Amino acid sequence: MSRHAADPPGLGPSSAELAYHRIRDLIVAGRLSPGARLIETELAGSLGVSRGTIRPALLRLRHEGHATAPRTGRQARLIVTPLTRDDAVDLYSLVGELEGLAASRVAVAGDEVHGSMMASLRALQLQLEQLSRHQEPDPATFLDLDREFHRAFVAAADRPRLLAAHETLRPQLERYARLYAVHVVGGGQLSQTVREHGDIITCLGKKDPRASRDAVRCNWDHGAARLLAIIDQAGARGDWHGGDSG
Amino acid sequence: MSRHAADPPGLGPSSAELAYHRIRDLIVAGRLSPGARLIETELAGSLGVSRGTIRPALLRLRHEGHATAPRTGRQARLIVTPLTRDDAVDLYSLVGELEGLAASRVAVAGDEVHGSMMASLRALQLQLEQLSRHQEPDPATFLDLDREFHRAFVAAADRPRLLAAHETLRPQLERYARLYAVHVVGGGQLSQTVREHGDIITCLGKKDPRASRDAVRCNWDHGAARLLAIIDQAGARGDWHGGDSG
DNA sequence: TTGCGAATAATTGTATACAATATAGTATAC
DNA sequence: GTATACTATATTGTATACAATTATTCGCAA
Repeated sequence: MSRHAADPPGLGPSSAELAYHRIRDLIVAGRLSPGARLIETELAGSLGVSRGTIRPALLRLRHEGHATAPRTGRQARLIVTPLTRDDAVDLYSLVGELEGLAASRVAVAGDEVHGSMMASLRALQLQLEQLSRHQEPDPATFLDLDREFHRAFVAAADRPRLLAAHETLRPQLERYARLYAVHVVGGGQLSQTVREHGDIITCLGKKDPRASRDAVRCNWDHGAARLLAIIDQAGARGDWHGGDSG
Repeated sequence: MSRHAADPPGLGPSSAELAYHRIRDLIVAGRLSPGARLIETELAGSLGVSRGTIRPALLRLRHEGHATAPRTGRQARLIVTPLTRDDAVDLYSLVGELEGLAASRVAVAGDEVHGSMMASLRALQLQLEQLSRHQEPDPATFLDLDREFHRAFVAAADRPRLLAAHETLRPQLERYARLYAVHVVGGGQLSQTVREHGDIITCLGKKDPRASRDAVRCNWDHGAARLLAIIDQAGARGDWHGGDSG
C-alpha cells in the first residue's frame, strides 16, 4: 500500500522476519481466526512487500504449526491452524513435561545459575502477586508475566535443544492461553496460579529435582483443566469452534 | 543446466520437497561435512533447479537444525550444523525423555493399538536378532531397523505433537547414530541393543508405564554412553572435529 | 612485513513474470 | 431436478533479474 520510500535498508531484522512476526502476532492475538485462509498475495499487499518476502514467513509459520495445509497436495493452500480441544490437551501436557524436565535439571544446577534464576523467579512472582491484588488485572500483563516466569527456569536449565523445543511450542500455547486469560483474570482465579508458582519456587529453592518437576507439571495440569472447563463452557454456549475436534 | 524437459509435472512431491530430502540425505549421510557451507546457487546447479526451489528446502533444513547461520545478520550464510559432544548429550537425553513419555503412554493404551504395536515391535525385534547373528551386519540396515522400532511405539502413543517433535529430532540424531553404527556393528555390541529392545518389549507387554519409560530411557542412556566413548576415542586419535565443543 | 582501506567478487534478499494446479461456477445432458 | 463435464478464476510453484550485503583480495603506506 504505502510505498513512499522503502524502509532505510540499513538496520534491523529483514522484511521477511518482520512479516513473520506481524503475521504470527495476528494469529496469536486472534485477529486471524483459526481456519482462516492465508493467501500470499493478500498478505503481501497488506504488508506492503512482495510474495517472495511473504513466502519464507509463511513457511516458518507452517513449520512451527501456526499454519497448516489441510489438503495435502502439490499446492499448499494454507490456513491458520485450528484450535481444538484435543490439541490443547496434547500441547499442555507436552509443554508441562518439557518444563518439568527443565525444572528437575535447574534444581540441581550450580549455585551461580541457580541463584540468579531464583532471583528472577522471585521478582516475577512479586509482580504477579501485585497484579492479583488489582480489581481488574490486565490479561495481557498476566500472560507476559506468566510467560517470563516459565521461560526463566527453562532457559536456566542450559539445555539448548530443550529450550528450542520450548520456544517453538510456547507461542502456540499462547493462543489457547489467551482464551483462558480473559476468563481467569475476570474470575479471580489468578491467586491459584500465584500459589502454584509459589510451590515451584519453594521446590526449586530446596533443590529437590523430583518435587520441582512435579510442581511444574501440576501447574500445567491444573492450567489445562481450567482451560478445558472454559472451552467446554464456551462450547455449550456455542461460541467455540475448534476445528473438527469432537 | 540440463533442462531438456522438466519432469512430468503431474505427480509426486514438489521439486522443493525433493530438494529438501536430497540435501538432508547428503547431510545425514555425511557427504556434506559438518561446517560445510550451503550455497544456494551451487545446490541449485547441482540439483538442476532454480534458487527459488532450493530456498524453501534450505529454510526447512534450518528450522529443523540441520543447517545453521553462524553469523547472525541481514544475510544468512548457512553451514551444515556442526556435530558436537555437548549437543550429542543434549539431543540423546531429550529424545530419550520424549520417547519415555510416549512409552509410558502406549503402555496403558487400548488393546487395539497396543496389540498391533506389539506385533510390529516383535517383528522388528526378530529382524534385529537375525541381523545380530550375521558375521558382518550392515550398519545401514541396523540403523533402519532401530529407527523403525523406536518410531513404532512413539507413533502408537497417539500424541501428534509428541510425534512431531520426535520426527524433527530423529534425523538429527541419525547423524550421530551413523558414527556410532559403524563401530557398534563391527564391535559386536549389537546384541546389547537387542537385549535392551527386548526389555522394552517386555515392559510394554506387561503394560507397566513406569517400567516402560525407564527401559526406553535406559536404552538411550546406554546409547549415549556408547556414542561418547566412540567420540572420545576418535577425538584421542584426532579424527573427530566436532565444531567448537571440547 | 604488517596493518589498513578500497575495489571486487561472491552470495543472499527481494521483486516480478510466467507456468502449473486447484477451486468454483455454469451450462448441458439425462 | 440433479449430476457431470467444461471453462474461468484464484492461488500457489518455479524461474529469472536486480539490489543489497558480506567476504576477499590486492595495493599501499607505515
